Amino acid sequence: MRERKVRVRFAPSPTGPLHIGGVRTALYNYLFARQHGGDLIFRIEDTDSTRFVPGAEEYIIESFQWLGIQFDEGVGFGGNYGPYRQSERKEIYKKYVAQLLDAGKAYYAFDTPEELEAKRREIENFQYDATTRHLMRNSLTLPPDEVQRLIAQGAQYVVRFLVEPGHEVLVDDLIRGEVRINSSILDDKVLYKSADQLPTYHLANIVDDHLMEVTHVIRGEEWLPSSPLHVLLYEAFGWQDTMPRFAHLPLLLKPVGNGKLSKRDGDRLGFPVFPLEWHDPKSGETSSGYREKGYLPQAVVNFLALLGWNPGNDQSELLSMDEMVQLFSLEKCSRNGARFDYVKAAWFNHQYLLRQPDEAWVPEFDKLLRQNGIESTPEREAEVVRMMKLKVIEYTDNEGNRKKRNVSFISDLWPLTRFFFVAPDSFDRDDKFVRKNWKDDTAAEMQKLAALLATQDDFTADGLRALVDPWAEANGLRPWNAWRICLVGAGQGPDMYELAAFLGKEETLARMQYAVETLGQVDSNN
RNA sequence: GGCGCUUUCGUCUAGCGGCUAGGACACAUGCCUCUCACGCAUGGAACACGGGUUCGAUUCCCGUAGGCGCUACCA
Repeated sequence: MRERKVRVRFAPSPTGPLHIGGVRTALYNYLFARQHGGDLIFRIEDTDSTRFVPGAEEYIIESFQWLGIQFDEGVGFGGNYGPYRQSERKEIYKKYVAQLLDAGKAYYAFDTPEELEAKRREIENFQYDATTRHLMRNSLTLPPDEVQRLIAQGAQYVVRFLVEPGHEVLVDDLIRGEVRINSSILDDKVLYKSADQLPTYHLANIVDDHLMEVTHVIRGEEWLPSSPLHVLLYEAFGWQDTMPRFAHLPLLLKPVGNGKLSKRDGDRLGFPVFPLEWHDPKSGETSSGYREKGYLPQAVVNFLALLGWNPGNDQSELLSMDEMVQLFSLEKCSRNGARFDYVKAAWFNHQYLLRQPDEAWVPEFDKLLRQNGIESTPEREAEVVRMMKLKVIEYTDNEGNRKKRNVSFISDLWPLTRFFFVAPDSFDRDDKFVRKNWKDDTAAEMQKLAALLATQDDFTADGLRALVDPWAEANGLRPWNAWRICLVGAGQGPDMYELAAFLGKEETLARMQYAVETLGQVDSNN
C-alpha cells in the first residue's frame, strides 16, 4: 500500500445546533490533520430529508469560525472532491448501489414499515438477517419478473446489504486495538431508500470516504458497533486496500448522574452544551452558547481537547492550538467516557482571560455596564479594568510569573465593580467585615479623615497616599477598612487611594458623609 | 435481552511487571495583606471485586459487578 496524504473529515448532519461533543470530534480531526500536514474536509450528511433543520449548516460553519478550527475543503470551502453535501450526490450513490446489486451483494426489499412492525411483534428480537430474510418480501424470495414488475410499477422499496453470516469481522481501531465481531449478529442494513432516492448513512459514508480519499475516520464511540458493517462494505466494493483507519473516541458524559451529556444537563446545571447560542426555528426556544456566556474560544478548545486526550506529562494543561497540534496523538486518547466538568471549563476561561491585554476587556465590560444601566466612557472603563487587574498584575510569583484575580468571565466583574459607578445606599451592620471595622469611634475617625481630604487638591492616588499615610501613622490609625466601608459598602475593591482618586474628591466626600450619617455610632448599649 | 467498548483520588488523567501510585480542577489549612482576590506553602483523597500467570501485579489473562454505547427506511 502506497503512502497516502492524510485526509480526514468532520461530517455532521444539519439537524440542529452542533453539540459540544461534535466540536471535540472535529477538533481531534483538525489536530490530527494539521499534525500530519493533511486535509480536513467538511461534509454535510443530509441523507435524512425529514430531519433537516434550516440554519443548522450555517450555524455549524459559524461555530468553527469562532473556535478557530479551519477546514481545507468542503461545503463553503471549495475543493476538488465535491459536491460535499450528500443530498447533492444522489446520482453517485445510485451508481454504487447498482454495483452492489449487480454483484449480488445487496438486494431489493419491498417490506412496508407495517409489515416490518408486524414481524417484530411476531418474532421476539426480530432482526432482518440471514435467519429471517427468506421470510420477507424481497428479491431473494420473489421471482425475478415479480421484482421487475414491482419496480416498474413504482412500488416503494429499499436496498439491503446482504451480510454473509459466520465470518469474523476485524475492525482495527487506533484507540481500541483490534475489535472482532461475528458477522452473524449483523443485520442486513438498509443502504438505500427509493422513497427519497437517497442512501442511508452507512452507504453514503463509505462511498464518500472512498471517493474523497479519506485516510482516517475519527468519530464518536457510538459508531463502533456499526463499524464492522462498514468494513464489510469496503470489502464488498473491493476497496479494502484503501480502507481508512478507524479511531473511535470516548463519549462525553453528564457532569452528574448517568448517561451521556445532553442539552438538558446544560439547562439544569447552568452551562452551555453548544458553542453558539441557538434559536430553534421550530420550537422557538433558545439554547445558550459558550460564546454568549463569555467564554474565549481558545479556552473552550483547550478544555475540550483535554477531555479524552492527554499529552501524558506533568506539564501545564494550558496549551495553545499549535502546541496541541504538536503533542496530539490518537494513541494517547483515552478509551473510557469523560464526565463533563464545567467547573474546570470555567477555570480554563479564567486562565485565558487573565492572559488577555486590558484593552481586550473593555468592549465586553462596557456591554456589561450598559446591561446594568450604567453609562460610562471607555476611558473610565479602562481605568476600572486597570485597577481590578492592577492588583494582580502587580503580583509576581516565585517563578517570575505574573498572576491575576479569579474572574472567569467578564460578567463576573459586575458585582466586583458596581461600586465604582453606584454609591452604596445601605450598609449591612451584620456583615462580618462591617462589624469588625466599624466601631464606636469610627464615625468620628472618618469625619477627621474627610476633613483632611477636603484640604487636598491633588486628588490622585499618589497624592492621597502622601497625605493620608503619614497622617494615619502620626495618629496611630488604620483607617482603610472603615474608609472602604464608606466608599464600597463592603470588604472588597482595589487599593483605597486608587479608588478615591477614581471617584474624585466630591464623590468621595459625599460617600463618606452618607456612611457617617447612616452608620453613625454603633449602638453600644449591650 | 443480544452484541461491543470500558473501569486509577469527588472529576479529568499519568502509569505501559518492581514507583512513598505523579499532575490538573475542586476542597481544607496556613502565609502574604488596608478588603476581596491573586499568589505561595501544606494537607486529605484512588488502582471495582474474585481468580489465575509470575519471584513479584495498578500494569498481562479469565470471570463477576458497575458504567457507556449500539440494537430504525436517524445520523
